Amino acid sequence: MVEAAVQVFHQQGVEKTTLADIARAADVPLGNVYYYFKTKDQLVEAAVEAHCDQLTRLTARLEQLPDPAARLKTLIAGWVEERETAARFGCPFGTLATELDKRDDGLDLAAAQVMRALIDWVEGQFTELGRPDAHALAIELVAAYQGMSVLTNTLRDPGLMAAQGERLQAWVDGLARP
Amino acid sequence: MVEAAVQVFHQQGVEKTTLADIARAADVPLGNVYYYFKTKDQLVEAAVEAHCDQLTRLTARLEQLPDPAARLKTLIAGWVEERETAARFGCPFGTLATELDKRDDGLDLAAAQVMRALIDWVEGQFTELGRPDAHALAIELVAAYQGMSVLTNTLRDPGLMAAQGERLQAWVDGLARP
DNA sequence: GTCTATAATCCGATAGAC
DNA sequence: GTCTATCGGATTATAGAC
Repeated sequence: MVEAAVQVFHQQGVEKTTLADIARAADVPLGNVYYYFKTKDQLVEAAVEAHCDQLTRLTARLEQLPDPAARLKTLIAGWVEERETAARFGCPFGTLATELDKRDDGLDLAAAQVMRALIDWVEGQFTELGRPDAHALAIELVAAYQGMSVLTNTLRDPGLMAAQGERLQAWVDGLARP
Repeated sequence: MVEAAVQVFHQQGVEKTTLADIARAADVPLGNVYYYFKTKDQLVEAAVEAHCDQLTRLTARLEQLPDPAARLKTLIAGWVEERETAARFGCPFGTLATELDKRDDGLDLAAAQVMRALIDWVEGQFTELGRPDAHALAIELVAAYQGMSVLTNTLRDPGLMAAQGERLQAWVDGLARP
């Protein structure tokens, strides 16, 4: 059910999505939603936590690669793979975070934590590569991803993300072998 | 009234904003809104056009600078100046475009046009600088702005935009004097 | 726990007085 | 043109049968 919520929130946006939409997507009756989540806000919170868990699983998988540069390039490759979805609905987490920043609930703070977790992980990779400016590079990489997601989405052009992804991978290569 | 709509849409998001909100912000009674705009969609459309007009005025002002590199750096400086607003509500146009991409109205196409107009103008500056890769550079610059807007907003950190702005200005300098 | 029916509220849109 | 009052529909949330 949380999985359905994450997907529908991504496709329609939190504000536009009704609990009936989620109930239909999860194939359960409406009343059932309220048995597990007392309010819509709690469902949104669960969705944010789901994104957090997914990030944890993703980084754990990437950690198995021996080379930090390879990890970053695989991360970028994963973004590019989702370019069709990004062209239609934007970055699953970025668009959610953007929307939460315009809501009154305190969930924007939770979103900030997840975003920071991604940045921190990327920063760790750059640090392993011996870069003293690891933090700034991490901001640059994540911002580049969020930015190309916005443009890919607005212009409805998955090719844009493919091109920018290649550029970023070359950029990581250049930083790894100076 | 359109001005009030643009501001409230930016601060609260289109979906969350009620026509009563806009009426209050513009200090007119609710019924009055419907006299000038038959539907909420028409008001959103007017807001997009307002963003388009503002972009036209901005680029016209920048054109008065003799040097393309100076124009781009002034553009970036303008973004950085608005960093406090960006930290609170994100890029005024980027967040709107992101939201329109999740709506059924056809206004996402209008938003795409405005975004493309910005990219085209930036591309023109890089072309004047003699860069054969002007288009890719324009995408890179606008994406960087949108990305740092998302991060500045999500992390509520205007300093992030200031730091990235400086980086982008140095980047433009480097491209102008190779 | 699962599901239906419905209450309570909010919002887009309209009617019509001035 | 300006403003008030209100309708109709949608949506969050609840009550209560099974």
